[in-house]
Amino acid sequence: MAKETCLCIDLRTSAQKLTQIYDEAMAPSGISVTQFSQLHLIQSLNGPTLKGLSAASELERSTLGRNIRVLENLGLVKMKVGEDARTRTIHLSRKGANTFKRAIPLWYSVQSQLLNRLGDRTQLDELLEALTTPVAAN
Amino acid sequence: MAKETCLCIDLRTSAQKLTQIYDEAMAPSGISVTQFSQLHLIQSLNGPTLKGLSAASELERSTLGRNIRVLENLGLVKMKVGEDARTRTIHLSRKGANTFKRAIPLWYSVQSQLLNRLGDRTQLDELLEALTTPVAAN
DNA sequence: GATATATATGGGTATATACGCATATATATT
DNA sequence: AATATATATGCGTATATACCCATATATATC
Repeated sequence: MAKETCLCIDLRTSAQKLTQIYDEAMAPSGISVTQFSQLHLIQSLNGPTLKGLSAASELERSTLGRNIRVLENLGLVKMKVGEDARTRTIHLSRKGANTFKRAIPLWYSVQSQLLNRLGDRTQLDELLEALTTPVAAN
Repeated sequence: MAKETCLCIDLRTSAQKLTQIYDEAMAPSGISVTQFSQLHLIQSLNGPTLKGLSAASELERSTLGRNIRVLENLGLVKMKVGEDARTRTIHLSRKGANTFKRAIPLWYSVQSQLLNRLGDRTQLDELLEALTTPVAAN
């Protein structure tokens, strides 16, 4: 009996469960996996603009703006006016950098356990790639 | 070079993209894939309570309550007081049943295309299962 | 039968997400 | 230089999500 459930709903449910798993593992750091990822990107991109960060994270601009405001209120990031005065560049605060550093081993631990289970993540990557290429209109 | 990105973020991003793909495909029906799924469950479970529906959909009660209210405002579902007067049972309206019926072929079309790409969905199911089994605390 | 406890739901609050409009600032055109 | 156009962001609105507390109703206990 092949499953006939909705691929999309199944993937959404899996993503939610996986998020909970990461969030629980990372709870001692005080940040969620999505916040961890955002801090990581901000650090890697070295003071990106909202637009740059939203492109890198594949999140919509306004969504990201609100996410960043939460991080700002937590004192984890700071916004500066960019050279182009329309832009705001985003930077980790001291506290943000420390929090990120403390979170790394927690993230690494849960990620490693899951990678072990997968054996090879290439398969998963390929399947997700296949699923997320737009379909022809019909 | 193996990928070292966060499995969780990757899965979340894929789920968002896949949701967009389904939503676009189903747009002519006027409902989203998550609404489609909810209507389907309501019909299958034959007038479930909020609690029953939330368990079946693996969504939190209050979340589901608010989702249902949207469907109610769209005139797609109706709530009745259950035998147990604490409960509310959820039912498709005429309009909801019609909308659901019209959405089925749209859903089927996009789902089929994606299943074809996967060839066999068993692999994906197994990988998602592996990813969503809780990890040992550490 | 009265009281204690358990359960189902609703509402407050908060984050995450997206769309569309308004505004501020740059850049291009004349 | 003045005006038109393009771009980056902010805000209003809305849905999706979850947590916690309040309330209503059942069930259990005495």
